[in-house]
Amino acid sequence: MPELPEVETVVRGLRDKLVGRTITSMWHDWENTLRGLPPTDFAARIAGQKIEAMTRRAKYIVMPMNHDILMVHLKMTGRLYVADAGAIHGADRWVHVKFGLDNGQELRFSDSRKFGRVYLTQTVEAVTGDLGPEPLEDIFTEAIFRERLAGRSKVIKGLLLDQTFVAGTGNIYADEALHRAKIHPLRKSETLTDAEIAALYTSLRAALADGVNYEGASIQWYRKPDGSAGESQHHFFVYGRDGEPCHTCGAVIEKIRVAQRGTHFCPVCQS
DNA sequence: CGGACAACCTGGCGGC
DNA sequence: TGCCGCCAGGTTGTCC
Repeated sequence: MPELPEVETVVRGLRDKLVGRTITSMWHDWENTLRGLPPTDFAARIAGQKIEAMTRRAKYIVMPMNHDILMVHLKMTGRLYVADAGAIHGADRWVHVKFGLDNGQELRFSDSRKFGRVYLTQTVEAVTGDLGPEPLEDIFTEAIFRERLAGRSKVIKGLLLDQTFVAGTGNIYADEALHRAKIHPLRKSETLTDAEIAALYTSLRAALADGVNYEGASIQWYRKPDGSAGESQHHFFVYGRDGEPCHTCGAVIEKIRVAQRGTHFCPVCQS
């Protein structure tokens, strides 16, 4: 599910509900979801800690507390939301971790596929490892993008998915960015012209920024923290539109396999 | 450095 | 309706 726009939407939706709250208890039923400490120690250590901020780094949700940092990666099907203790939520069937809060509410982590992770850590970097720049931040300029591209020789879609190259882009927005830039997903990065690099820089940021403004894409599992759907999927140019006409030229959108991922593109616009 | 692939897991969908 | 194979938005580790 979630790429940068979806994770950002979750963070924005939960910030007011969580910042200032103190975690009072923890429950879990799937050990592998928890990282950083053995479950018993995790629960003992987090109890009493106050959430001081709610931010995002790449696709990680980051919650600095007064002693440690609580981090969450939603992977494919993770969902994070706050509910009144005892209240029923549509995603409860797959809840694997719950945190009790000091106002009687609960922070719940639901994840049908169990790929998601909840971390207790001292530093963000200990969890994320090396990550590339945040594509929507001002510091990520076209010059930086060009610089990071230099010397790389890789299928461009694969490079966009590489979190150490640029952080936060996933399969959906990689396809959307390449379409906007009119670049074929199988192009080798070293063959891109100066103009194409400029177009890709602008297109990547625009695709992600639009995704944030539309509050994420609800294709399968992703929902906003309040349970409602995002709108981004209604504005895709190519993702999931194989067999349908290109909005730009009318040609039929194709789907192929690139970097082991389903990849959608217009064979005419992106030749 | 780059590419391919398995692994981690379960649910939903199309086809028969 | 039931069963089967296939697909899925992510990341990590291994092998060539």
